[in-house]
This record gives sequence, structure tokens and C-alpha cells, in this order.
Amino acid sequence: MTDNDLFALDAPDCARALIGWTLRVEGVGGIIVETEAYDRTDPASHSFRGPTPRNGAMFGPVGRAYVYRIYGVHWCLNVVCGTEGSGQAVLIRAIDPSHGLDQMRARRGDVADRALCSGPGKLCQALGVTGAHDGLSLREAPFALIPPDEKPSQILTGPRIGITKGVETSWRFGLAGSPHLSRPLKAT
DNA sequence: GAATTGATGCGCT
DNA sequence: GCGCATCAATTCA
Repeated sequence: MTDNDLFALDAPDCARALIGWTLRVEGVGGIIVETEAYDRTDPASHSFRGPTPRNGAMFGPVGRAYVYRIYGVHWCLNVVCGTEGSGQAVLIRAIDPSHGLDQMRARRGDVADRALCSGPGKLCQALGVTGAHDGLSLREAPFALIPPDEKPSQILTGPRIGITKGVETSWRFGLAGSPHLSRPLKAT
């Protein structure tokens, strides 16, 4: 699958397909092991109420990054997908750190390896993703998105985390057996 | 101009 | 495992 195919998928399909891809920012990153899907029919999604200055990137061309600040402190990285203007995005929740471990530790401080990228906020800090990356294409520097070498392992599904609305929508996807998932997932 | 809200992380029990 | 802190952008009046 090419990145073009990937970005054209609707959010839930794209979120599932993203598992196993390698994401790097300036050479720092790893394999994506946990994602969540959002679209504008979803009460929990930022795009639900329509375009605003903040979520504008979500309604722009696909294949771009949508980065926003949560709780005024943390950053979250999304991938815009579907079709342009459809307001769909996939939240990158966790990766398996395999590239630039030293760089991550330098940014994250001296934490356990499993804590380096096991959450959206930590992940962005470890990779150095900030609001400055909002709206940038994932196909161009400093980003790099690399397809899986082989068929990814079993992908699990479950309810999303940390939201108050639409909790029953099982649009969370994770790589089976990864130690970096924020919560265990049940096999489908 | 003021109130409210978070797609979280960390520390403590 | 649970509860709390945290800060700015968004939203509403």
C-alpha cells in the first residue's frame, strides 16, 4: 500500500491500516502501534462542529498533520485522511520507539523506555512534534512515513480512551502484543 | 470580555 | 488504580 492509498481511506480504515507503519520526525520515531479514528459525525471529534481556526488542518488536504494542544499542556498528533474537506483524522496514540532513542530520552527526561511514547502527549514530546508542525505534509521533511515491510501482526480493536462522548464507538486500533499500548485491547 | 472545556500525564495511595 | 493539576484556545454572551 502506498501513502496515497492510505490517506484516501476513511478514518476507521485508515486508523487500522496505519498500524505497523513507521513514523519518523527528523529521524526520530518508530512503528505505529496504537491509533484512534475521528470523523465529523463523531461527537468526540474536533471536526464535529465544523471548521474552526484550530481544526482547520482537519478540513484541508489529506496526508497532512493536524497537531493541537490539549489541556493547555500536551500536544497530540493526527493524520488527516479520507477526502479533502471531509473532516476526518486519525490520532496517533503510541509508537514502538526504535529510532533515535537517545534523542527521545533527551526530550522526555530519564523515564522508563516503555514510557517514552506510550501516549499521545508523550509521543509528541519524544518526537519533538509541536504546533509548528500543524498542517505540514507527512510526505515531506521533517516527517517520514514508511510502509510495513511485511504483513502486520494481528490488529486489535477497542473503545477509545480519554473522551466523554462517543465512548461506545470502537474506533481504537492497536498492534497485538505491543508493550506500548496504553491499555490492553481485546481480540476481535 | 469571561467562562468553559479538554482525544492527558503524573503523583500519590 | 484513582484523582488532581494545568493552561490556552475555543466558545458564548
